[in-house]
Amino acid sequence: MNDVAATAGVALKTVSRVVNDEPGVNAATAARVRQAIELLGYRRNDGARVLRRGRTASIGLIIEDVSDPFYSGLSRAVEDVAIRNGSLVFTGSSGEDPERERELVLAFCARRVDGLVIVPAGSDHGYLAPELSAGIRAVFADRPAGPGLDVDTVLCDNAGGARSGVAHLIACGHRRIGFLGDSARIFTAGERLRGYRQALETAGLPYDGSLVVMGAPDQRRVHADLARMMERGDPPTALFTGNGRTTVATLRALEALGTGGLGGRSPSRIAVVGFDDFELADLLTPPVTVIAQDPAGLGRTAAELLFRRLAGDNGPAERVQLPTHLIPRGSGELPPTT
Amino acid sequence: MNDVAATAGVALKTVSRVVNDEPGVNAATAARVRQAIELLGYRRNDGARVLRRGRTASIGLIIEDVSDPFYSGLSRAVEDVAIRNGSLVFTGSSGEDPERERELVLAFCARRVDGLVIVPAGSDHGYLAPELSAGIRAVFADRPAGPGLDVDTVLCDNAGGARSGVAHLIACGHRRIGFLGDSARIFTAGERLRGYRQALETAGLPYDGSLVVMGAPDQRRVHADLARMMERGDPPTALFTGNGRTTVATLRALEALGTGGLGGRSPSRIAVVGFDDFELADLLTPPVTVIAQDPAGLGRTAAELLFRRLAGDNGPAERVQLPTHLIPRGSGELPPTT
DNA sequence: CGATTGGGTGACAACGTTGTCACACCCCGT
DNA sequence: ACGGGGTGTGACAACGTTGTCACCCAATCG
Repeated sequence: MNDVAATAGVALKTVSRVVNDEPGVNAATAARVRQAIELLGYRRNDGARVLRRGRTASIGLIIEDVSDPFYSGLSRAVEDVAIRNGSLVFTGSSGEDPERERELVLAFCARRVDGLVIVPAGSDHGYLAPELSAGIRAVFADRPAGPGLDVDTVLCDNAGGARSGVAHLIACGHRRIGFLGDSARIFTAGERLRGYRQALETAGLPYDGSLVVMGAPDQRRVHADLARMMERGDPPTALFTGNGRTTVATLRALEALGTGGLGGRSPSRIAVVGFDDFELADLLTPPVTVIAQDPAGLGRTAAELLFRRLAGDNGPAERVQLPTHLIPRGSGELPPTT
Repeated sequence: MNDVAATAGVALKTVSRVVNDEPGVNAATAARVRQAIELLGYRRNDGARVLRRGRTASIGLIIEDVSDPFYSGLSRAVEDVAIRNGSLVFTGSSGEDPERERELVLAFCARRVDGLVIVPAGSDHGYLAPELSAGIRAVFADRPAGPGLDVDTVLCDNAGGARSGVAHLIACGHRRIGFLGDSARIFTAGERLRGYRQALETAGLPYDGSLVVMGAPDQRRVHADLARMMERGDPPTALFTGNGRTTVATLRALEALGTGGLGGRSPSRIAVVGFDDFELADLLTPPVTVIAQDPAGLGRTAAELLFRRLAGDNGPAERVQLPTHLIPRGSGELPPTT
C-alpha cells in the first residue's frame, strides 16, 4: 500500500480510501491510485485490516466429518449463508474426538473468527466460556452444548422422528422391533432411543433391552450384533436404525446374512425404517423407508442465527427444533413374517 | 498481552517469549506470566502474529461442491494433511462457476493463506499469476490449470480408467455402448470421452456420435437423453457413465424407464459401468460395476505436495497421475440382450 | 472583503504481535 | 580488581491497515 501511495503520489490514507470505496476522493485522484494498484498488482492485506478493525469476516465450522454426507450437506449450507454475509469459512472435522474439537475451536478463536457453528462431539464445553465472554458468538447445531453453557442451539426433532418411525412399523403390524443406534454417548442417539421407547409405550408394547444395540456404525460390529439378534428364538420382524451410517451398515449386514449366514430365515424380508434419508435409498430393493431430516436446513438455520447475532441481536439464547418427516418407500411397509 | 505484562510485572516481550515457549526465560518469571495469562483469560491474537511473521498457517481449499461425496472425501483428506502440518483450512465451493472460483481464490489470497488446493471450475487462471509471484503456492487437483500456468497438478488417469471400463464391456460382448458424460467443458469429462473412443478404436468398433451424450448430471436431462437413446432402432446394450452423479442419475432413469416408459424392452438388463465408486453401489440390483478412483488419495497427494512446496521445495512443477481400478460387481458383466 | 463552509487530502497513532538489539547482572578465570 | 561470557530481561521498531483529526484551498455568504 505504501508503494502504491508512492507510485500514485498520494498519501497512504488516500489509497486506503480508494481501496475501500470510501467517499470523498476526487475522481481523478482515485483513477491515478487505481492505475498504480493495477500496475503493482497490489492486493489489500486482510490480516492487517482485521487487526485494525476487530472483525475478521470469517467464521469457523466444526463438524464430525466433512466426508459424511449428512455433515457435508450441512457444511455446504453454512458456507452459502456465510458467503451471502461476506464471510469465509474455516472448516474442521472433529472425528467425534472431544479433544480435537476443543483444539479446533481454540485454534479458530485464536484466529479471531467472528463466530462458530459447532456440531459438538464432546459434552463439556467449559473451554468455550472465556471465548464467549470475549465476544465470539457460537451456535450449536444438531447436538446441544454441554451443561452450563447458555448458547443458541438448532436441533432436529430426534425423539419425535424416531417415535413416528417406530409407530409406523407398529402400525404395519410389527410387535418385535429392534433398535440399532449410534454410540450411546451421542446426544442424537439417546434422543432417538427415547423416541423408540415412547412409541413402544404408546402402543402398549414391552421394552426389551436385548432388542436394542448401540455403538459406532462400524460394519463388522453391526453385522455381529445383528446376527446375534437374528439368532434368537424370537427375532425381531422389523428394525429401526438410528442414523444414516447405521442404516447402511445394517442393510449391508442383512444382505450378507441373507446370502451367507442364517440358514433358512430370510433377513431381507425384515422391515427397516432408518433415521436420515440417504442417496439411493429409493433404488435399493426394497426401497428404504426413512425418517428424513434436513441437514441443509439445519446448517442454514444455524448459520443464519449466527449472523443475526453478529449483526447485533442480543436476545436470550434460542433453541430451535426442526421437524422430520417420514418417507415411506417400501422397506418400512413390509408386513411381519413371523 | 499488554495487560498480561502489566499484571505479571514484566515487559511485553517476556510475555511473548512465554507464550511462544521461547527459551531464555527464568522459570519463576515464566510461572508468574502463566498465572497472569490464566487470570486474565488471555489468548494470543494469531492475526497480529501473522501480520508480523508473514505466514498464516492456513491454506485455502476450493472445490466444486463440499456436499458432493467425491469432493467431501477429497476435502477431508486435505484437512487431515493440513492439521498434521499445523495449518487450518478455509473451504469454499465454486459450484462449477468460474467467477465464484475466482472470487474465492482472491478472497483467500487477501487473507494471505500460505497455499491453495484448487479443483478448478474455470479454464482461465490468469488471475492467479500475480498471487503466485507474490509467493502463494497452489496445487491443482482433479483437473489441470488453464494454459500458461506452470503449476503442480494431481490428476487421476481419466482416459485410462474410461478405456479400461469400456474395454471391459467390450470383452463382455457389447458392441453398441452408450456414453453419458458430464458437461463437455469439464476436463475430466473430455478425458473420459477420449478413453471411451480409444477403447472402441482398439477393439475396431466404430464411433457413433449419437450414442454419446454430455451435460450436467441433472436427473431430468439424463432421463430425457437416455429415453431418446433407448428408443432408437438399435439401442445400446451397455452404458458407460462418466462420473458418480451421472451414474446415479442414469440408474434412476433406467429404473423409471423400466417401470414406466418403453413398452416391452427392459432397460434394467442394460449393462452399466460407471466412473467413480459410490456408496451402496454394491447393494443395488444388480450391484454396479465401477471404475474407482481415490478421492482421498487425490486430496492427500495434492495437500502433501503443497506442504512440500511450503517447506521450501522449489523444484519444477510436478504433474502426478493416480491410477484407477475396475471393480466388477455385476452390472458391467451383464451380457448383451440385443 | 473577511468569515464560513465543505470537499479533498494527509500526518499520525493505534491494532497486537515479534525480531533486533542492547542492557543489567552474575559467575568465572585471570 | 578487571574483563569475558552467559543468562535473563526490556525498549523499540516494524508488520499493513484504518480511525481521528487537522489541514489546505476554493467557493459561498454576510
